[in-house]
Amino acid sequence: MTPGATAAGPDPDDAGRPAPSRRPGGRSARVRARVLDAVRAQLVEHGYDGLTVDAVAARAGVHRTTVYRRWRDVGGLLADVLDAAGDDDWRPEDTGGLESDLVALNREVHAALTERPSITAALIAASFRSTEAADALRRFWEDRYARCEVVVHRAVRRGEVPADTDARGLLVAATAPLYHRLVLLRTPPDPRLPEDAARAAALAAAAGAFVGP
Amino acid sequence: MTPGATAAGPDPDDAGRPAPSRRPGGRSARVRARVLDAVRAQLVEHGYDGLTVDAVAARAGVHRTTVYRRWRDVGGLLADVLDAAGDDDWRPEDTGGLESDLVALNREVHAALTERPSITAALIAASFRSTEAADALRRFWEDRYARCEVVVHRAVRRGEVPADTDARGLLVAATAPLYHRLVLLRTPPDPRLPEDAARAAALAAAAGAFVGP
DNA sequence: ATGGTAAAGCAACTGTTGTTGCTTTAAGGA
DNA sequence: TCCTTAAAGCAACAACAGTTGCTTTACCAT
Repeated sequence: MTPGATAAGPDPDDAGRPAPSRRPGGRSARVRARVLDAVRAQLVEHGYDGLTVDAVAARAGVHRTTVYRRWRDVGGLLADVLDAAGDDDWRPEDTGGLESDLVALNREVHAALTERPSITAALIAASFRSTEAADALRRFWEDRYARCEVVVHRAVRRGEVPADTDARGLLVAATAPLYHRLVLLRTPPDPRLPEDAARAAALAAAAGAFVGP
Repeated sequence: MTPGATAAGPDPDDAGRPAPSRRPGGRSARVRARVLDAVRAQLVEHGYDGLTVDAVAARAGVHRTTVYRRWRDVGGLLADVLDAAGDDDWRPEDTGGLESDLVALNREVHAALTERPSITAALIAASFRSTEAADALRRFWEDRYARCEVVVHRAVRRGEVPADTDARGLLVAATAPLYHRLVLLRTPPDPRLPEDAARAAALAAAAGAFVGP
């Protein structure tokens, strides 16, 4: 549910992540893999401020101009990392109940946003500097929220919420407080935040808060 | 409820905003007023990307070094703007009901986040580049949410929600979806978003979602 | 094997951002 | 009115981000 998680899905153009010796694909694919690795590593070690094109190029053992030409700037690099992160087989956990499903979801989000340093937080920050990164992040989240809608469909099937519940609205209501507090408000992390937000959203949904007017 | 609103409160050190001819205070106060004016104007006209120290200095008719020395960087400038914006007498509207109070609140937030260009959005973006701006924004929001708690107290008094309702939790739940959708997810603005989010939060609160475990 | 082509490497240049030592200005108190 | 002092102005500099024209490399298909 978060772009920080290391993707491992197959990508014909890309090359997995840490292959012992030989990577498939031509020189371009090798360079791309090395550069994206460097971006992630640099981000983890020095945060967003330490993420310059020069640093990434040096770390990847690649020339500056190569990076400038293929990715244009830091935002382009992060957009590529983001797109690569979306190529996985992530699915929301099925715990058997709406509230607990949402709690599981929120725990993932909470963990991704509170780890130090947080790749997720760095990518969000980057989305404010680069429209490319912003677009990539929007695509990523669109995809993730779409995958999460099954959680609501299951709840409908179980009769926990009305049949015409707006899945997206419910999911956003459940997760938004985490992002708001941790990313925007920057309040100290509260370990029971995931549970609280999930419970409130589940209660509101059961009360019919997410059906049309 | 948003830093974009032009502050008009008194500040002994500062000088209001648009005084016809003569401003009180010495040269420093005059320079500060001119520079902060320039920041706001530049932000409105050219967005965050056009907000460079040089542009602000030129616009304010002040030397680059003066700005660098007093504010250090763009983040410092915005932090000062933010602090000045907090010095007003804003209070949440009293509409007579919890849900409608929250709707009124959300309409303000929605308007501030969707206007083009949005000073609020620019300040949020800036908070990711500068810890100074981030701190100022946190202070600003802490203050605003504190002022909003009266909305919940009134609802408690009316018996709309349980007495031990967590005011902050409810307020965050009501407003977070707006910030999440408009700032982070960047979904196209939906005019009924304020109502929907307010309704969901009010329903959840009435169902006791924001009382301790 | 070998030649065409796309991508990587290289070096030199431009423009912006931020810094520093010093000079000048003006507000405010004696 | 003059003198002190803090802050603004100035110019020159350093560091760095990003660009461009050209050369070299290596993948791949013939």
